[in-house]
Amino acid sequence: MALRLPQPLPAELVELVADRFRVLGEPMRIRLLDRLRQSPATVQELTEATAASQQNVSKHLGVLHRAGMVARARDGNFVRYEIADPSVFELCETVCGGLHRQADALRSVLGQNATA
Amino acid sequence: MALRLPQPLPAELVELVADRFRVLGEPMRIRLLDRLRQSPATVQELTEATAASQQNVSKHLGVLHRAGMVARARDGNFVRYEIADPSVFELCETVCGGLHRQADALRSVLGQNATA
DNA sequence: CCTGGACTCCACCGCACGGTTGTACAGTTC
DNA sequence: GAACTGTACAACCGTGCGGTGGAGTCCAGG
Repeated sequence: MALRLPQPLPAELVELVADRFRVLGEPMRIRLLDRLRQSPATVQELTEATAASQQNVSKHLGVLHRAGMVARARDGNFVRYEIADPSVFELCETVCGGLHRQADALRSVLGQNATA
Repeated sequence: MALRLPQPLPAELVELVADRFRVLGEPMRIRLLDRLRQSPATVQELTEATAASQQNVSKHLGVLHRAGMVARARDGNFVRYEIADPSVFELCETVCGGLHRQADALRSVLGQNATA
C-alpha cells in the first residue's frame, strides 16, 4: 500500500486515473457496485435493485466490466456479475471520510451547536 | 479509517459520492492537483504547468474549490491555490494500485514473458 | 484619476454521455 | 425445430460539460 508516485504524473497515467474516476462518477454505477457489495447478482436482480431499465443496467455494467471493476459469468440463461476489484470500496470509504471531514469543518464554522 | 458504511447506501450519499468522483474524472483537474501536490501555486503558475488557457484553468480550479478540494487565498495581485483535502492523493494512490493489479493480472494471462 | 496585469464570470459552441427504444443474440424448454 | 426468457447491442435524442472568447472585477503603480 501507499506506493510512491512520481512527482509530475506521466500524461498517460493521468488519463488512466481520470478514466477510472469518471467510471465511478455516475450514481447508477455506484448503486450497482453497492448492490454487488452485498453479493453477486444477475442483471435481473440488479435491475430490480436499481429500479432502472434492463438496457440501462446492462449498459452501465458494460462500462464497469470494461473498466475491470466487475466480472461476468454466464449461469444458464442468466448472467451473474460480481465485484472484480475490491479497491472500489476503499475508494468510496476514502471519499466518505473526506465528506465527513468537510461536514465537521462546516459544523465548526457554524459553531459547536449544530444539528440543524 | 475504514469507517463502516450502511449496506444500502442512502440515495443522497450516492449522489454525493458520485459528484466527488466526477470532479476527479477529468485529466486537467488531476494535473492541477498533481501540480499542487508539489506546492501551493498561483493561477499563472498552474496555467504554465498545464499548458492550458488561463480561463480554462480558472474554471477547473473553481470546480475543485466548490468541491472543497483546494483552498484559495489572495496574495496581492495574485491568487494562490493549495490542497485543502489531502485525501485526494490517497484516492489516486488507491486507483493506481488497482491499475497495477490489473496490469499484473493481464500479464499473467499473457504468460510470464511479457514486456510487449 | 487612469493604466495594466491577474483573475473570474458569462455566453456560446461542440462533443461526449446517460437514457430510451427497438432489435439481435444466447440459452432453456417443449 | 418453435417459443420464450434473459441479456447485449445499435441507433437515436437530449442534456450536461469541457473549451474558447470577451467582458467584468480587483489590485498595484504612476
